[in-house]
Amino acid sequence: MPELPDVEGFRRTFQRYAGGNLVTGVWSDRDELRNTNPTRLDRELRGHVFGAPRRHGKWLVCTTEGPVLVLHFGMTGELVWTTARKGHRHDRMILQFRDGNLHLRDMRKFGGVWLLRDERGLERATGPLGPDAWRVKRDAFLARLAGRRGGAKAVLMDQAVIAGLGNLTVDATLWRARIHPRRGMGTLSSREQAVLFDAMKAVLRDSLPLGRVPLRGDLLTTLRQEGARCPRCHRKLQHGTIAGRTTWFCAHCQH
DNA sequence: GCTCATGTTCCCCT
DNA sequence: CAGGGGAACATGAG
Repeated sequence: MPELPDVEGFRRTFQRYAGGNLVTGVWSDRDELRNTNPTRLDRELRGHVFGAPRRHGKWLVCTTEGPVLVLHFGMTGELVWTTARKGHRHDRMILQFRDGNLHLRDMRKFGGVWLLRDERGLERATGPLGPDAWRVKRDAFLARLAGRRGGAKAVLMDQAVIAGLGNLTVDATLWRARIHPRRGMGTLSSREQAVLFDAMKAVLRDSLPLGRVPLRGDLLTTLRQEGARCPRCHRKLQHGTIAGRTTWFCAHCQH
């Protein structure tokens, strides 16, 4: 589930329930913790108050007046607020507050939790990240693409180029921009690059209010199935592995 | 039993 | 060094 729009939804959830809230305890299993352990996590966060979390790409940076909690949601992660004291089978971490609990659930455990002393070590957790796909301005976006020789899909999926796009948002973006996923990024005209930027922003703009990726009538979820047709030309959509991921596209519309 | 899944990292090859 | 391909990670769903 988690691409930029999903993580933006998690940011809102975190802000709403944990922002300004005092941590009374932390439960966690060992699996999701990348640079700490359950005992330390509880000891370091208990008694601290979360501020407003920040999202960069698919990463959520949760500051307190002290330590910083960094979350990544992998393929199946999500944040769920409950007031019941009951855990879930896939809970990997539970932040406990006086008025409820914020659960990090992640069935496949590809996500991760880091605890930092401050924000200076952030890049050690996230690795190199390009500018956030939603906030990046046109000029900066074009500058990031300059000199890239890879395929359009591979370049857009690279978090070090632009942070936040995933398999579904990239397919939707390329479909809107009418650019073939295997097209060399270096072969795009400046007009095509501008169209690509607009398409990316449009996909994100449409997905962000939902706080999740699935978007009807686009190449996100509903159309990713055998026999699906292009909403523009009504020919059958093609699919295959491109840049290592299952990719859906319209061979007629996208060049 | 089989295949596939919205992410990232690592290794090997060109 | 840049880029592509594949495997691995863990746990389901169909």
